[in-house]
Amino acid sequence: MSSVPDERDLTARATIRNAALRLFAERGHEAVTVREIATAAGVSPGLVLHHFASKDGLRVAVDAHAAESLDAIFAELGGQDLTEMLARGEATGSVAEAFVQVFPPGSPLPAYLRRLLLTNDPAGAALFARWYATTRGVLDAMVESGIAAPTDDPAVRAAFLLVSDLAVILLREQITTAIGNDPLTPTGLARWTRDVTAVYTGGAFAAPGKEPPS
Amino acid sequence: MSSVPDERDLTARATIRNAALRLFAERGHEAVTVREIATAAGVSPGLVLHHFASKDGLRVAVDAHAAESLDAIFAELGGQDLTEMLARGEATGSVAEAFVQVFPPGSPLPAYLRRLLLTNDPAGAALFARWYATTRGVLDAMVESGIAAPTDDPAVRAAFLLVSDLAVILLREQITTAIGNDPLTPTGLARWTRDVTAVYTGGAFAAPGKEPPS
DNA sequence: CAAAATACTAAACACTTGTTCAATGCAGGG
DNA sequence: CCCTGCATTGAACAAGTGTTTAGTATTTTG
Repeated sequence: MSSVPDERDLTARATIRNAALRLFAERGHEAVTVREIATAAGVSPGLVLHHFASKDGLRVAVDAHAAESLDAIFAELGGQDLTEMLARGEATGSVAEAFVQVFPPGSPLPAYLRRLLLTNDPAGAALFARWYATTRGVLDAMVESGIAAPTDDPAVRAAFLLVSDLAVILLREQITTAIGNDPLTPTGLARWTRDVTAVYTGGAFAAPGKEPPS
Repeated sequence: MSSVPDERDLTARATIRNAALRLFAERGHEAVTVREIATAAGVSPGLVLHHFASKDGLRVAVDAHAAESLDAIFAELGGQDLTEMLARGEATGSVAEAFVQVFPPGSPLPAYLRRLLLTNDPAGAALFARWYATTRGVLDAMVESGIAAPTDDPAVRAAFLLVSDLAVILLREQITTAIGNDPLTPTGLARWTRDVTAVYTGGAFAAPGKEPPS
């Protein structure tokens, strides 16, 4: 069914899908026309429909392809060597960090992830559900290993940590103009992680009637 | 014949603007047609253009109106009685909390804020810039009052706290299905704030070689 | 009250949209 | 070789888009 015989680059089908991914990420599904996608891919509009049956079929294919690529990121965080990494204190567990390591600077995937999560279509919901499950698993393991503090509401804690992490990708442009560094570059991410880690390990505010952490 | 049940009787211009706000928030600017807006507002398509000159003019008007309403939320957090509130420990400073207090449950403004921030149009950028400035001001004051811990990168800390707060609104639906409570309801927010406050005051992870906070 | 201005509508217009279709080029296999 | 099956195109189509226009109510105003 997945008709392409080779998985290598640059069949017309893949070219169209990549062009659509980039354009969808930049401007949203509705704002991009089939003719624009065809021009960007260097083919005729008819060929787009020939390969994907409809514009919505193309969207579904792009969604699936993007979700696959994005899941590759997260698989690393919830991988089987997790326990070992936890023991050595190497488990950083940040989606943004994985993003910077895996994807080239100009990748359209951060922006597409934004669209996937914004438009509440099933692909984005499924993606989030998988990532949330992974986050909960990692946190449970961390608590058991003594690296993370226990909480009586692990669902909220996992959601909070995941969501705060995703916010870096969702609000990437705004963060960039606010702090002067793109948090999805090695430099920007290092600066970001530094202060965020401080909050996550020691807090940022004083509990009522107490001193704030140094 | 106003099809929208409303608290106050409105001029047609306001009715159209509100209908557009709701539809834009739900489905995005590009996916909504002038005819749909007109039908939702109970007027003819021509009248929409008569009042707002073009669909994009309507979008600008809706953006301005939404930004004004949304700023009202944030003004409360950065108000002039901030110092006084800080002294009494009443400054909670969460955008989500302000949202729940100010807007009715079915308000389209959270969803519209999402669109404002994620489609990087100038209105959303300006909104974020204003909110970021307020956040930095509040944090500076908190540090000076001894409520917040000092940091050598206040720009990142302010951005992180603001962005993590906004994430609750941006990923509201996903959070709701993940934890089983809508964080923009009083019940859900209370549950959310409880654990998040724990992280912000004591951290969640162990510093290298140390014990995690209890 | 008459006149001017505005609120509003119905119909049409020009254009773009996604999609279809017949025709062409081109591979490989019998 | 012809033939069958794809990939690919250019032109066309029906539907839907934002917008315009001409005309009618309705309100405001001098």
